[in-house]
Formats: sequence, C-alpha cells, structure tokens
Amino acid sequence: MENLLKAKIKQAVEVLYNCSVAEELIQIQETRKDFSGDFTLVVFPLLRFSKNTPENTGETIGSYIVDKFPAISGFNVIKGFLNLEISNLWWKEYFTDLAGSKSLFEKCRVEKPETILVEYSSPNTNKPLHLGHIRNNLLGYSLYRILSVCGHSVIKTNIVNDRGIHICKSMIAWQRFGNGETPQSTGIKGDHLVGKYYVIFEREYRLQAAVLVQQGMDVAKAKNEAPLMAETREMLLKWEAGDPEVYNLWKMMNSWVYAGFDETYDKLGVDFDKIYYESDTYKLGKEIVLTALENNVLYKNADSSIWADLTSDGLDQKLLLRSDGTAVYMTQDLGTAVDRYREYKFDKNIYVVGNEQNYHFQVLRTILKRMGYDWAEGLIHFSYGMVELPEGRMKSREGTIVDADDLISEMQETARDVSLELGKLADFSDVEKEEIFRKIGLGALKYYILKVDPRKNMTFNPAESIDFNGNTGPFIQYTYARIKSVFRKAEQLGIKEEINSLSEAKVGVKEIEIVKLLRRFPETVSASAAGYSPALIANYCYELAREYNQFYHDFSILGETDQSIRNFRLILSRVTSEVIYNGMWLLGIEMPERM
RNA sequence: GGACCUGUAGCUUAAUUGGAUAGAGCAUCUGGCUACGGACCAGAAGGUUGGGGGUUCGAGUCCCUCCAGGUUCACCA
Repeated sequence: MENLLKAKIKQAVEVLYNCSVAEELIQIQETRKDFSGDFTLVVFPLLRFSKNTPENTGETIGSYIVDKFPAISGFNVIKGFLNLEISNLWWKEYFTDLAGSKSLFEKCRVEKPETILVEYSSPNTNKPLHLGHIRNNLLGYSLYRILSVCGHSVIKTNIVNDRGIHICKSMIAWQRFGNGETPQSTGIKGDHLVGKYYVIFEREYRLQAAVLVQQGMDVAKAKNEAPLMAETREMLLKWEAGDPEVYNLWKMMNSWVYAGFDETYDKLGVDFDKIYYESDTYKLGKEIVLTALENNVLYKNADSSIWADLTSDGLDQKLLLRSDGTAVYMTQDLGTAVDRYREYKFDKNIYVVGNEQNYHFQVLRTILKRMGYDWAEGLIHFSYGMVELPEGRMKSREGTIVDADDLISEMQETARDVSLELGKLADFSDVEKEEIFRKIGLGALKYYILKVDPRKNMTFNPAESIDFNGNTGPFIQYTYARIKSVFRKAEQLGIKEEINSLSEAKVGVKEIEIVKLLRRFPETVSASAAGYSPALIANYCYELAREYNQFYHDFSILGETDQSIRNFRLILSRVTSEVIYNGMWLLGIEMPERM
C-alpha cells in the first residue's frame, strides 16, 4: 500500500507542479491514533515544488489522490500532514488475502539470503550459568529464529571457554580440598559443584595473599606469589604441554559441567548446531599469531611475548602470546574466527556478547584485517547491555549473583501459585498442569527479558518479573488462551469459518483497527532482523494482545446475530491467535492452549 | 587520563530512525461481569525527555558544552 501511495503521490506532484520528485522526499507513515486516517504524507519536503503553504499543498495533493485512487475514501489536512483514509473495503480485501495466506513470514523473506553464524551463550566451565547468561541465550536463540524466517541460513554456535587459567583454579581447589567429591557422590549438579571449588579457590587464595601482605610483601607481588596462584600457573603450562594427569582431571571436571549446562539449556529451550571448544581453537590461534609475526604484522618483545601494535588505529598494544608461550583469550578468538570461516565461508558471524567487550571485538576485527582476512568485515558484535538488580550490579563477592537454575524454578513456582489460586485448571492431570506452569513461568521470564531493547542495560526486578498482569508474557499467553477457548465453544456450537464472504461483512472500526495492526507483523519481523532486536516483536505482540482484548471485551463473537459479522470476527480471532503464536515463537516463548 | 556507552512519569520502559498533543505497564485512586475466560476492560492522576546552547519548517532522536552514572584501556576471560 505504501508503495502504491508513493507512486500516486509522485505522479500527483509531477502532474500538479510539473516536477519529478526523488523517492526519499515522499514520506509515508501510518497515521497516529489521535488523528483520523490510515496513512499520512508529510508534506513539508514537497513545499519546494508546490511553492505554497503546507495546508494548500496538502489539500491539492489530497484532492488529486482521492480523485484518481478509488481505495482512498477521503483525506484531511492538519498542519503539514496529509492524512489519507483507506476505504473499509480495501482493508477487508486485504484481510481476506491475509486469512488465506499460507505463511505469515512470506513477506519477511530477504532477496539475498546469507549464511550467518550466531554465537551465543559462551560459558566458562568454572561456574554455573547466571542471569546474564539467560539474557544472552534468549537473545541469541531468538535472533536465530528471526533471521531464519527471513530466509537466511543460520548456524547456532556456542564457544565454550574450557581452558585457561580460570579453569585451572577450580581444578587446583578440587585437588586440594575436594576429597574426591563428584556430582554422583554429592547429588550436586555438575556445574554447581565445579563452581563451588572456584569459589573455594578464590577464598583460599585471598587468604594466602593476605598472609604474605601481613609479612610485609606489597599487594601486587603477594597476589603473584601466593602458592595457590603459582600452582595454577604451573598447571596451565602442564595442561598446554599435554600432561596426562592434568588432562584427565580437566576432562572429568568438564564433563560434569557439560552435563549441568545441558540441563539448563534444555530448560531454557535453547540448543546449538555446532559447539566450539577453546581447547581446540587456541592452537590454531597460536599458529596464526606466529605466522603473522613472520609477516611482520606483529612484534616480539625482549621477554619473547608477542604483541600487536594498534596505536595507528587509535587502539592500544595488545598481547597475543605470553612470555611463557601460552595463549590468551584474544589468541583463541582469532583461531576460532579463522576456523569458522574455513568451515562455513559465512557472510556474517554474529557474536552475542555483552557490551563490556566492545573494545575486545574492535581489536579482534582490526587484528584480523591486518592479517589480511577481508571477511573480518562480516564479524558483528551484537553488543547487549548488562542485567542489573535494583541494588546495582550482580557481584559474586557479595553473593548477589542470580543463578539461572534457581531463577527458572522460582518462576515456575510462582506460576504454580498464581494458577492454583485462580483455580481454572481443575480438570487437568498433575502432569498437564506442571506443563502449563512451566510454559507460564518461562514465558514470564523470557518476555520480561526480551521486551527491552537489547542494547540497553536493564534492571531485573524480581518482584516485577513475577507479575503476570499488564505488559507481560502471561498477559499475551492469556489472550491466546482466551481465543482458543472461543474456538472450542464455536466447535461445540457447530460454527465454521467462511473465508469467501469476508469483504461483505459490515464490521466496525475496531475490527479494522486490528486488521491494521495485523498488517504490521511482517514488517516488524523484518525490522527486528535488520536491527537485531527481538524487543520490537515482543512489544508488537503486546500491542496486538491489548488491542484484541479491548475488542474481545466490547464485542461478542459467537453471540453476534449477523452471520457475516460473526464470521469475520471469528476469522479475525483466528488470524490474531496465529500472529501472536508465531510472534512469541520467534522469542522462544510457548503458548498454552489453556491456563 | 584516553576511548566508548547511557540518562524519558515514583519504578520498569516505548516512540515507525528527524515528524503532529512523548505512548504503555507497575504502584496509587475511581468505576465495570446474567457474556466467548476478571491473569480482563474503562477512567483519573503522574513529563521542562539530566542542564544549557546550536542546526532545522519540525529535535527525546543530529552537533557542541557542562552534569551524573556505567564500561573499557591486564602476561584475566
């Protein structure tokens, strides 16, 4: 419709003012709700052609369009805005097409599909997942679905930080203080057990350093020379050298962690097509660094550490190999990127990583480009904001980290409490009920996190997150469940859809209002793909649900005596439920048939 | 100190990328079921978009400058 209007307006300006107009000057937008009309032309940019006041120009163009374009039933001009009214018949015909279309995503397909890797989650194997990871996983997974329905070929990847000094810390602590504990012997989930030893390491290490400081050593030196830290460094060297004892311990503890992660991913409803391990990719990283050193892209320090000098790009010096030859984080990221490109020849490699690493990715891309990898252009850092608590940032030192597993079960508990209190599920079995509680609890959590602009820091307010009223996941699920309830009733009454006669129904403004909203779905999906923002879809779903609820409240569907209107409303409800279902599906949120 | 980011009602947030009178939810107050589901709907109140300047027909959005907060610049990841 917009394109048609643009063409007509272009024609109008040519005929009326004898000038040809550039496409960008014709600005069409949906009319704001407080004004009458459907589409609005901003006339200011056209004044240079009309050489007249905004009002007169609007009037002139408006009359021309109404005259030449039967779908336009009227217009009004307010200040510099020409509001065009589309005939109800056009909307009803539009809706007829929509109701009969096979896929809601047809209009989202891009012309040139790309191969896109989406990396998300990226856990360290020394701690369980927390609230920050939840935002990461939900964003990554939703992005995967959004890009996929737009026609791209998307590969979900995860890079597991399974090596490095931090892993050795848990290992050392377990060796020293673990007494052979295992997930089996303790009944503790594997990732939580390993996390426990990471915490123990930090505690003991801090104690040792404090003792040294008390003996008169300065703080930096004490931190460096505490025996636990020395052992850890030694273990990392052994690990890189392939020492069998260290290697086996590492394998065992990592396997515990993976079992734990898999459980959490499963609960969250996310998965991966390809998992990379840094223990595999860091070697390639080292090779690449050494090759680049030979090619004089990098330089070697007197202590034989290897660096990139990025000062000419406005960045700093960056260490790529330590003086003892071991790899750092950046080294393995270089290796991973090259590895991935060799395997997939991706057009884009999207890293879903927090905004605290903005600098890291700037450096990564710069170094790869200097090394001559032109495809580094396609590395995209999808930089999302931190999740904070009402009291401020989560701090492990203060024990304010919100654990992912705990949070998921708490949300489910709350869903159970609320549902049981409302008592609408009496005729369900316990298993069925639990499934509904799960959908509601997770729906609330996911929606709460995904509705905010990913780029912004967000506050996670526990009290607010378990609210199921207003702009929440359960509100949207509830709207869906109500529509389903209407269908069940319709079936009982033997009322069937008649898709042929939709445009004859004498429906009111509210129905048309919803049709207008439904029309925005594909463009919302496209916009969320282009802007990497699931939040746009979340807010759209809410708006649609709210609009539908008003309609549902004010009008009867099955009780309507005019059959053509009843039929229109029934199909309107069906399409609305489909759009809500699919929109929420893009966010990874499941919809219960009843709740 | 350098670089980057953020600031919208008491709180959580939106704003079609420069368009009209800044839109919602929570909390507060008031009202609404003989109905297809009240996890709903309607109404009230709440704003100098951190301050100031500039560009523009038009600025929450772009530029400058202050103020406040955050992130980062590790032989951590």
